[in-house]
Amino acid sequence: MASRKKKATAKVASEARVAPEANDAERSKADILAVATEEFATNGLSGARVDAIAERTRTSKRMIYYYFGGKDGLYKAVLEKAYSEIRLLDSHVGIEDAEPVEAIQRIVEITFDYDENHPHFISLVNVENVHRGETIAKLPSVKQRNASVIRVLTAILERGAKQGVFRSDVNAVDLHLFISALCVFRVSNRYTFGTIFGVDLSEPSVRKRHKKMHVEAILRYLEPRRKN
Amino acid sequence: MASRKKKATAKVASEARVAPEANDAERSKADILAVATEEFATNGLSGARVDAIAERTRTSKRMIYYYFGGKDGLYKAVLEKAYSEIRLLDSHVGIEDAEPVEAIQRIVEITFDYDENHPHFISLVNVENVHRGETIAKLPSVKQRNASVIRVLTAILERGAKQGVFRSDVNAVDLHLFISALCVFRVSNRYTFGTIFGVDLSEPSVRKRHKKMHVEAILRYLEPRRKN
DNA sequence: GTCTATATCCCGATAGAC
DNA sequence: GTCTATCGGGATATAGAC
Repeated sequence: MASRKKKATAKVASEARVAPEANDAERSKADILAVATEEFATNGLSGARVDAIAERTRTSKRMIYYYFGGKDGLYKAVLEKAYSEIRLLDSHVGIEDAEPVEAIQRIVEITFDYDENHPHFISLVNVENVHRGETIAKLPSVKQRNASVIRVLTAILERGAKQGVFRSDVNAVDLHLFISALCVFRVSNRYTFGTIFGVDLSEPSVRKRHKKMHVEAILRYLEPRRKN
Repeated sequence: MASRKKKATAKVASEARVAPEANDAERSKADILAVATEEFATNGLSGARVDAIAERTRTSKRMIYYYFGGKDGLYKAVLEKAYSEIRLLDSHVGIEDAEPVEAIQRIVEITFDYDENHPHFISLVNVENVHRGETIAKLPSVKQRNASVIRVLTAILERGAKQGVFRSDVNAVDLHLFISALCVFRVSNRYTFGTIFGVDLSEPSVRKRHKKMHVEAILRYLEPRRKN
């Protein structure tokens, strides 16, 4: 542990041959952000410790203040990074051109898998909601990026309705809420729900069953009906 | 503010004629719990301040330590009380005797309304999940009580299947997860979802629309089908 | 059971050298 | 850009009288 710093520096120099000094700064920032994400997700905003983050980082505590200004700035950066990574979900280009039913199915499955594989992101969102979303309200970039999901869903819904495979009285935001609710709840409430009802929601068989349930529930809801 | 303590004591004596002293202790505890619930829900476990709770209480900070042992003990008591109050949801006796479809509809609507009207409870559950449900795991009473929901749902599902109005391959815990996910998400994620997508989920028209959507989605999912 | 005053510790932030 | 050492505020918890 004591000799780690020097080794790390040497490692960077050999791995990144171009502009090692500049990359080092970026890597330090990324390192801090990764550790901080976990710290905030597992301990909450007030529970997170700057010291604890610094200890598990290649750099020192002073650097956190140097790069991010302080604990609040770090939290803000963590939130922004976490939300920017979901944007990748929408970049599954081509999904809009698939058959509407298949497109929805794939979107649900992709969302399901993403949430399952990013429990820290889900916890962060929880933390942010406990604090009334005050930080995210100051991040205009987050709003802009996430609007793309709505555009994709709107296009699919319209095409499905035109083809007669979807009902026409569902709007994209409500549908997104529906999908998110199902996929997020299993992860965000896994501890309380799991403890109270004695289910391990991370078990593969349960996961598979719920994934199927969610897809089926959403597709059935979107089906057109003769009489409502 | 300075003269409040004496007035409160006099008030208790006149309101509760039987055993005023003993009731005072119970009322103090209840008072502390109510204030603490809000404090923990709006600031998180580490963010909650014992001083802030004491200030807004009829009693003093010393009493919190006297009655609950400390901050952790208080949090534990707050959680237990919050969960004990949901138990009342199941005591809607008679719901098991209603027609299966109507029974499910009523359960969804009751759950929806309860969650809407108890945002602090939802936030508390959020907080507890951020902390890996470690506190609720130490409260056996919570597990026992909440098992009753599963019994009620199981009975309704069985009767519905027998009558041919429900499919028979859905278990009660999964159904409860489904209902909870829809009802809880709107409340627990209202800030982030509302901010990002520009929707005010507390608006009556939105609330009404989602309530209808949830009921319809769940009933459609439970419908039997000729071919899946 | 209840209060005021205080001890003790921890944590976010900074100083200042290199 | 990076480190070590330290300050200063504030929060939990307790002391001790009534």
